Amino acid sequence: MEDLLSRNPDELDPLERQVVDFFVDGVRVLGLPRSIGEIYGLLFISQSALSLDDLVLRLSISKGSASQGLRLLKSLGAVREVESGTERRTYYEPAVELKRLVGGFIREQIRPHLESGKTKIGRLAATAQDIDDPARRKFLSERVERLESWLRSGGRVLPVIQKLLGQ
Amino acid sequence: MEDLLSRNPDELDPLERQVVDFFVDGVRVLGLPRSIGEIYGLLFISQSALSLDDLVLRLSISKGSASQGLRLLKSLGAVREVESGTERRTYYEPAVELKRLVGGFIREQIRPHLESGKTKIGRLAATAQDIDDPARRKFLSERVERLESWLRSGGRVLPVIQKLLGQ
DNA sequence: CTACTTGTTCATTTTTTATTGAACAAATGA
DNA sequence: TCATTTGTTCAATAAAAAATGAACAAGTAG
Repeated sequence: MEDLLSRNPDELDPLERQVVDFFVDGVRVLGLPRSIGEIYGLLFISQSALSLDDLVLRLSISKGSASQGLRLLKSLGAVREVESGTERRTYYEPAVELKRLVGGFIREQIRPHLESGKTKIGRLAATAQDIDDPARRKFLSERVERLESWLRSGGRVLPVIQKLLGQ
Repeated sequence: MEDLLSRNPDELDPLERQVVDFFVDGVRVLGLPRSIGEIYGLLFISQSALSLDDLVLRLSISKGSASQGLRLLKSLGAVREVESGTERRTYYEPAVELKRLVGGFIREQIRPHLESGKTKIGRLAATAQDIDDPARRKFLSERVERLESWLRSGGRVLPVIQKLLGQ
């Protein structure tokens, strides 16, 4: 009742809500916070670029969340700043090409882990060398070799994924 | 000092610790809880199959965590129960073929999201049909079409990944 | 039947992660 | 110059996720 009479005009309409929720669920699968999904979702369904203040107002999130969320989305290449000539305030619009989104995610969230994984396995191999018992040492180097092969496979698959998504 | 004198014999040795930590980091990337990485990691580096009680003891985790962790790992096909003839207690060993691990992860953690995504986009398309303003409606159906194309791409890429990792 | 072993479930607690909002910096322009 | 706008940072707080452990079920053996 209160809602019906004094509706907040900034509130998302039902369709916007549906899209935002869709992306909130989507980014959770990727291990990203809900605010990221809210921001990207609203940009995705908006016909004009939005400012940080627009996002704060429409999504009822804090300036801090909006600022940090936009930073991450920019780093992923999932939003871009839009030139608005005279205006001081910056506006954002979504990147909607799957290739770009996946590419950014792989570059920022996957590759760094593959790299640090390589390093750690190197250290592991060294530790395994120092084991006295020969049977144990043999088993361990087989396991280490297995890990290395996993990483090699990962490194081979990523470019193929990117290629396949390039339309 | 306390540690040096009264060392807990169940405690992981430095190499085991290193491997377990490696997998803890690894599963975090996949959005799984650390206990999953601990359990799989210890199985991965152990030469003989381990029981639930072994895991509780060596990793200092609760029975509850071990039970739930093993259930998830079994559902992913990442551990299998080992027949021990006479023994009542069941023992577990890790699956180490990347194909199997990735296949299980895709089947259990990715596919269900793609499916529910399809459903949600269907509802979205319906909602978008009801929009009055024709220009807005056109924009929305372009966006919905974009989402559908993303899901189609996802559906096409997964089998290729599985194929490439099949050795 | 009773005591013990093995494992599961799930309400509670703990830990981790995300969000908030106040303080701040930098730019604008009155 | 000083007030205002725009956006960032980060310590404190809130929310979400994971781990615990007690209660329980089902089996086993004495």
